[in-house]
Amino acid sequence: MTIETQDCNCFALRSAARHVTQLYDQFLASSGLRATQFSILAKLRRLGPLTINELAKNMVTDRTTLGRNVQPLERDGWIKIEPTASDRRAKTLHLTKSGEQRLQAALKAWSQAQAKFETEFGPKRAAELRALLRSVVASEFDPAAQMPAH
Amino acid sequence: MTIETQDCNCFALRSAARHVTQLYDQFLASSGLRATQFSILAKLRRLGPLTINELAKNMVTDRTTLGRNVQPLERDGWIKIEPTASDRRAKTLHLTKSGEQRLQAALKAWSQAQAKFETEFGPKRAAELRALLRSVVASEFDPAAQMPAH
DNA sequence: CTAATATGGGCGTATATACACCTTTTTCGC
DNA sequence: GCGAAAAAGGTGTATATACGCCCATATTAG
Repeated sequence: MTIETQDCNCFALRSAARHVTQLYDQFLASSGLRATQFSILAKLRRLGPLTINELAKNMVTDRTTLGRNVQPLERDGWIKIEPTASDRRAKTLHLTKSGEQRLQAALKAWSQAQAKFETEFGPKRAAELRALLRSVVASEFDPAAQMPAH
Repeated sequence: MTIETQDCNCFALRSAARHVTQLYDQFLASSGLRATQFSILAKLRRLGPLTINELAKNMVTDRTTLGRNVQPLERDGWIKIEPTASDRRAKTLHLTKSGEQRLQAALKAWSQAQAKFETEFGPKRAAELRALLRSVVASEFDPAAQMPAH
């Protein structure tokens, strides 16, 4: 049984995230994108236009957080936020041509950061870590939810 | 070789940290502490009074970030920030009696969050994960540093 | 069809995070 | 001892994060 705060899973995750974010942000700095912004653009390129809710779920982010993360990207012209035809409540996020170019440029920097991490940490352990983290994200912690998929 | 942004170690860490932080924050909510604040108080109790720089290093946080994280804790009386006798530049963070009591109360909530995580994720995998994360934090990503400990 | 409910988003507020730049104090080389 | 370099912190600025509360629109129960 874990009862020591040194074994806090939350702190372990947060501190590691801070450490690694600094690595990636250092490499990304020259591209003018932060790690979060890079992730948003990459998701949009990969998945196509998405609503705020859809992208928020995909990024494991609160809806309101994503709504705010998206603002500097729109301001700088990397994405366009447009009303959705089928649902007047929804807004759809589109990657712009500028955004695509910016993402393309940032990909080099990202690759370098990724390579640095893999070199220092070991590719095998990195893959192991990512698998565990994906499983963490898939874990259902909601005290209410107990239902299997219906 | 990892070249797909889906395999971004940084995103994997950040999204997992968000997910798990929400779990812990939900349990901690009734105690009036956030996950970060809980960590700070727990570190101070465990390690005794520390300067801002010392605690920042220990928490893998930027010095200026910790300086700001500490302000609500001082405002609410959980910690005291005092000049250091031996070095007039430094400030030492002390856990107050109130802070100790608040931490004590929050420990119950933290234990529940920790237990929930271990139950859902598995204690063995949780320990594995923490070991990997500790190793991540210990990794030296600084492009300049190449020296072994002198 | 209408009333209740659910869903998509925004805003106010508060904390979390870190970089660049600045001041003060200490330490170190000589 | 003195001047340069290093170290401890603070401030300004910008983004990241999420909760509570609100409004508009869509869906569903009857």
